[in-house]
Amino acid sequence: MPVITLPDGSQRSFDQAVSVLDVASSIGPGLAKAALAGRVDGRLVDASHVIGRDAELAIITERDADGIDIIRHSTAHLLAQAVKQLFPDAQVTIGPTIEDGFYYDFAYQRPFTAEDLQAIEAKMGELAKADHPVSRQVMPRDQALRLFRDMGEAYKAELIESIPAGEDLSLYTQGEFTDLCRGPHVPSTGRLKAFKLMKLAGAYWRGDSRNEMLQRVYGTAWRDKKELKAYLTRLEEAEKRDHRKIGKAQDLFHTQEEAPGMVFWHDKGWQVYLLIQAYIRDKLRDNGYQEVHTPQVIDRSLWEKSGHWDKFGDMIFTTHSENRDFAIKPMNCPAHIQIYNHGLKSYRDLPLRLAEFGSCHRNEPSGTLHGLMRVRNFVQDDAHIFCTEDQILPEVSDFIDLLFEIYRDFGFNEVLVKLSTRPEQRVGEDALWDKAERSLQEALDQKGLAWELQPGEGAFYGPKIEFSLKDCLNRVWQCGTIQLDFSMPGRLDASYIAEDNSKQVPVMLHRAILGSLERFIGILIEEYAGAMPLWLAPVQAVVMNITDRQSDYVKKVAENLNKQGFRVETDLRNEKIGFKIREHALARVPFLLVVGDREMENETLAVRTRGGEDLGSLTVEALVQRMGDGVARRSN
RNA sequence: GCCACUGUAGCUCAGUCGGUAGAGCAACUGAUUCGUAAUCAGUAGGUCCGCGGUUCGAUUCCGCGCAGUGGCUCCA
Repeated sequence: MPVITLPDGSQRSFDQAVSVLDVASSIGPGLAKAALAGRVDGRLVDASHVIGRDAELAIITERDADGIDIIRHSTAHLLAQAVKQLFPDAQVTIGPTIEDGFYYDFAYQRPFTAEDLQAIEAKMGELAKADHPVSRQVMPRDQALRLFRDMGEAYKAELIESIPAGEDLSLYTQGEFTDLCRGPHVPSTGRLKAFKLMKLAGAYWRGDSRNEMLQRVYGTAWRDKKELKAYLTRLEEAEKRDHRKIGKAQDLFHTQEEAPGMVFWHDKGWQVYLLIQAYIRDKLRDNGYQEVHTPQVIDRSLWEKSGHWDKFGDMIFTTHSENRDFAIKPMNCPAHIQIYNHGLKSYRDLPLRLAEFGSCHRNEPSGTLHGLMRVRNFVQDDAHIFCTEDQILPEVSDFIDLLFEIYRDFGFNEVLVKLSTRPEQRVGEDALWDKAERSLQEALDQKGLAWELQPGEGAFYGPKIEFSLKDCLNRVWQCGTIQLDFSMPGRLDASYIAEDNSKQVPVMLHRAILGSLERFIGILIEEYAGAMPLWLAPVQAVVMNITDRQSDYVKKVAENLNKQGFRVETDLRNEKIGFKIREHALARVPFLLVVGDREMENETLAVRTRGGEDLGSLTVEALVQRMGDGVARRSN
């Protein structure tokens, strides 16, 4: 006779086994109507799930985070049902939920078209309206395997084959459509009220590029139409932040066909680039790094020795001269080892930190290029730390502190941290990997950081930590990283004389904080929607006149501000002040300084921010104070 | 690299069921000197991504290429 404990601690006892829905009904008809599923002793189950023993139960409605997830998952099934009705030859594969939605992969003889997508969405609407009950059925693996084989669902059969024999599987059926699924699902398709198919894409079966390509349909699903609409509006807003759009609108940079994946930086964009570089340069100096500069074109023999030529030859741009092959450098590390190797090193020289803003080229696959985020020519705030094994932990720890200090200065607080550990194929003793992985983990834990473990995702030469930021569409881009390398120093003959006079190979730490400056600037633009913080704004203020009478005064003020280290322009065009204000506000210039007869007389400026805030009349001194403060505090 | 889509004026886009193209903004010229998000009028501006093919005729249809976009794979 089950006693059911609800989340508020209250208990209800029943004479016999009850379903989640029964419990909900006993609480109230409203809840019964709203119930999508249940969580029994922490496990998600269908609303129809029957509880025979004492248990803790939470009724899941669409208000719960799990509820919306179930809605999305069930919508993926609805999509599959619609596709099977419209295209009976299509085979179903997998259809998980993702952030804000879901997708489903199908195998079909031809790609789906935009028209197909419309038809599928319309069919989904019909099926939802028909309110088909969704029922769960459990059967032994082998029986399920036969069932899907008989249905001609080869992919599902393959999935089932990888499940150990003897296990029971659950199947969900709505109308004539049955799919293998762990569940839970909504009780009936009528519960799916707000969804939209978003896009079509190719996706490899089982995520392996050696496999055939499936048709992936992406969709979004919400509790109701209002939420769906809000989501679509959010997407539109996000697209306005696209760094490619803003880069064009604000005349920051451009790309063109003749140099795919490479950036033509215009004056304003380059200003931002140089400001960031100068900032990092100061930080590196303050933190014990030496800045070096190495050649961009280096003979292939060095890359063969380092191992890059064999492993990453496809990605290396090459050039040829006088019977020699050269690589346009894809990375700085081998060159830094050359500097390290110059002169005998003692343990007293370690840690040795060599930094370089080196221009690197990598021939990235064409399909992966993306604005500033993924390019073929980039500059990292790159550095290599040569140290002893014992110095790994303090170096990693200091690096993490520096990284977060810098991210804070740029206004980034949400940083995703991932630790990648030893892959199957690797170099170095396991004892060394143990020590290295422990050092990285310890450093992260010391900071109290939340981090995600990626087992087996480390590089062959060492484990690494990755620090990622998100763009306007929540896509994740790796920016900072610190990677331990037990391989390259040895391959390139780096050594030091230890305390006991023995010759040792140093450990090398590859590390970058911003990562590629190109990518980082792309993220910055999207984060601020083009309104760069004052200290990074390429133009910090525009002084504009109302009539020609004030021209000379405007020029004088601008010159004065420029002399005091601010980036200030004038706008003396014969245009109405509203027109000028609009233009510079849209260009996201932090301060708009208007000069009319009044200001000229009082030797002041009418100050207004790009956000439309009126700061009244300020003297030049007061404005300098204000702007200086903003720059120093890295605010506006 | 793989799948799909897209490529028209400086920008954003419309258009041609095959007869070599249009709007708004920007630019230029003129008028206006106007106090906080678009002053008015006029002018000029295009190898319709490239190369082939079909056709009397291709920006439009077909093929190949290049680039971009969204995914997938990859990202030392």
